Amino acid sequence: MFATASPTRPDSLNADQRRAVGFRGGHLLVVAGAGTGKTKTLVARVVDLIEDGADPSRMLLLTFTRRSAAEMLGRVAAATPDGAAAQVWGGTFHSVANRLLRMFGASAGLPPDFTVLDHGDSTDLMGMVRTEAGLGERAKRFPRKETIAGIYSRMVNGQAKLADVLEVDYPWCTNHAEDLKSIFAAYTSAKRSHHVLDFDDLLLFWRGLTASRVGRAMAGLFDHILVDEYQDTNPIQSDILRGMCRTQPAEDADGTRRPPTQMCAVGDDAQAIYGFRSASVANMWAYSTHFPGAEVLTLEQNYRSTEPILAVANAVLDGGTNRADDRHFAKKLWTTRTQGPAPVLATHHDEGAQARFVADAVLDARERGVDLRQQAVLFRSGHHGDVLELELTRRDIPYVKFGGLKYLEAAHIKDLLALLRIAENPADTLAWHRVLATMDGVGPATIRRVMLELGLSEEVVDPADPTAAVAGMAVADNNPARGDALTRLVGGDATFPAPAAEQAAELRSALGDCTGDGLSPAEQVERLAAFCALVFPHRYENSQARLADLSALAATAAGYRSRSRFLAELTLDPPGKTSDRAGPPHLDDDWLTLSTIHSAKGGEWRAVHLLHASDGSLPSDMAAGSQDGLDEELRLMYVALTRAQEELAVHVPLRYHVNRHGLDDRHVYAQPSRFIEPARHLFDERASTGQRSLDQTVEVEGAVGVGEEVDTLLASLWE
DNA sequence: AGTAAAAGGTTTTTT
DNA sequence: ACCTTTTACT
Repeated sequence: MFATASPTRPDSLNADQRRAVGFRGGHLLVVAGAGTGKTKTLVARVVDLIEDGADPSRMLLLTFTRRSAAEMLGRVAAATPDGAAAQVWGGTFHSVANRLLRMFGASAGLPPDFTVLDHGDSTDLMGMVRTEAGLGERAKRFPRKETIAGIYSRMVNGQAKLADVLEVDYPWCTNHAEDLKSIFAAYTSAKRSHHVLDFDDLLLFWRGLTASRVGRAMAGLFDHILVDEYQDTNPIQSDILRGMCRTQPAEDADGTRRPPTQMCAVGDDAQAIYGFRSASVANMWAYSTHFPGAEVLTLEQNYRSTEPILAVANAVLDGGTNRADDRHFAKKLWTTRTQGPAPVLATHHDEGAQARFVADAVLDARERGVDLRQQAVLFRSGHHGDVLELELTRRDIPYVKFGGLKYLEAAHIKDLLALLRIAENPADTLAWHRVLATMDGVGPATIRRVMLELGLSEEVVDPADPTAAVAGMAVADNNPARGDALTRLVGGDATFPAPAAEQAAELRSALGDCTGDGLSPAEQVERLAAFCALVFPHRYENSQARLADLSALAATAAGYRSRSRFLAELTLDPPGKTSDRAGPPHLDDDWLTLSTIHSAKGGEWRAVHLLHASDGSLPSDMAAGSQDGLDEELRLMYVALTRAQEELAVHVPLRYHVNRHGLDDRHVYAQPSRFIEPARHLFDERASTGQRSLDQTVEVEGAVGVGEEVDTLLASLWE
């Protein structure tokens, strides 16, 4: 996705980088400012270690996304012969946890076939548990399932007490503390009884194992552990890393002597932007304590950006709160690229003007030879790109959006995936629940009954109220009958209300067709889409568009031979993030990147636009309450600015919608971001003209034929 | 009793 | 646009 390395970046390493690459015999922390060749250094170190005779299969490379792991190992592969790179353990903390837990998890009582809940799944499970918890008593309006999941994750990641999390981050939920407690308890037991782990569990179980008897065996696996983006690790991950280190020489079963593990972390405290996930730069500051004797090296020469861009970024960072903490690893970025235009600070009347201005600028840059792929538009939160998306679509400018709404999280995609999951694992109660709920005339009561009939749940008598029989999710623990649910459905063991009769018949037939090896994953998606065609019209307004999306999913599935592989890859590596949704784009395709700042981490582009740089958006209103929150927003702005190589434009819409997708048309007037002030004199300030005057004519290619289209559209209304 | 439709609210960022 | 609660309807 990201543009390739700048042509001005030399292939050789500078002196600091060489020291980081060649350092041996102990732990190492590389403090690497933005654009200082951090990735290149890490890659070179891996290559160097391999050339020095280190066993690649005993190296662990932890990165922030799977994409960057793949990219880095690809580069290692190019520099080392005979597929050594393929032996390196590479991936995110979560994917490595997944792998290790399948190796060692049995000792911790984990079933070998546990499955992983993605974010949407855990939220759904939380929702089901929530409705079952009977929040009726005094609760007026209970937090939504997303909020509950958010509270839970924050609590777990920060290892914080519920009361504290509520007080600090969710003050409007403090009334519900008691109900939340019982929901969390039920959620945890539901996960256990279904043999599933959520994302947080992956880390918690990994950490648990390092502290157990198995820990020694796991720590024996690696001689070198390399961690990218260390400033964004949280305390649990820090515990894991320490647990994975052999502090003493050890001897293998075959008698091979192993020196202590060498840890190498790379990070930039000025780019820490995952505090909301309880990541803390404290991990970096405590590095020498956590890994005794660690050498600390600093990379300061920036190869990415021109001097004017760097000056703005530095001024913004320095203009911040400037707390002593933030200066802990003092760095002064410098560059030899002095030539370049001053960054533009453009104010616009509203979001529409901002979008038009950016679209114009993007096209203009393309005229000047900057491909769309070398340009990016960044923003704080997913919906800030919405208006621009409309404008780009209108003008036929191709783009790919990262972050924000995810394809996989669209309800209709999840509907189909739930069907696939049933075929794969008939005991997946969560999937059954989702599918049943899509059918007409089927509500909570029918779902409960059908689940009983299928053997997915058992009647449970609540000891507190023996008269009420509750057939719940969190039951049927080791009931072997659960696996037979599909057989029972096809055999007609479950009855459905009249409105769902046809749908039920289709469900039986479709799921029946998908068992066995008869159909490829893509064919199964097509087959199951036939069921969706029956339920979508009542379920969604725009059912046609949603059904069409399922074909795109089938196209994605066409790349897979096995259904389980397809499902697993989809949770671990969702489309819309790493790859394009309908397969890899053609080589000659050129598209603009739209991305949240978070998702843009590590990326670089020749031209970068930052949208919505106004107070209230960046810094976000939500973060403005605390100094820590504001500090993180400042770093977020810094990350955005330092993505630019040659051209940078910061945009401030003075008037914009309060709500996300405004049915209501309330607006807010905002000031430019306070973070920009200290750097204002370094900008080339512009203002867009506001609304385009009505008599101005604009020629846009591709508009030919619109007239005919209008007539066709009109005709279709009465034909 | 149980489901569907209508009304009323909604705090970013992501593995 | 989506989710939750309330109300209306079968």
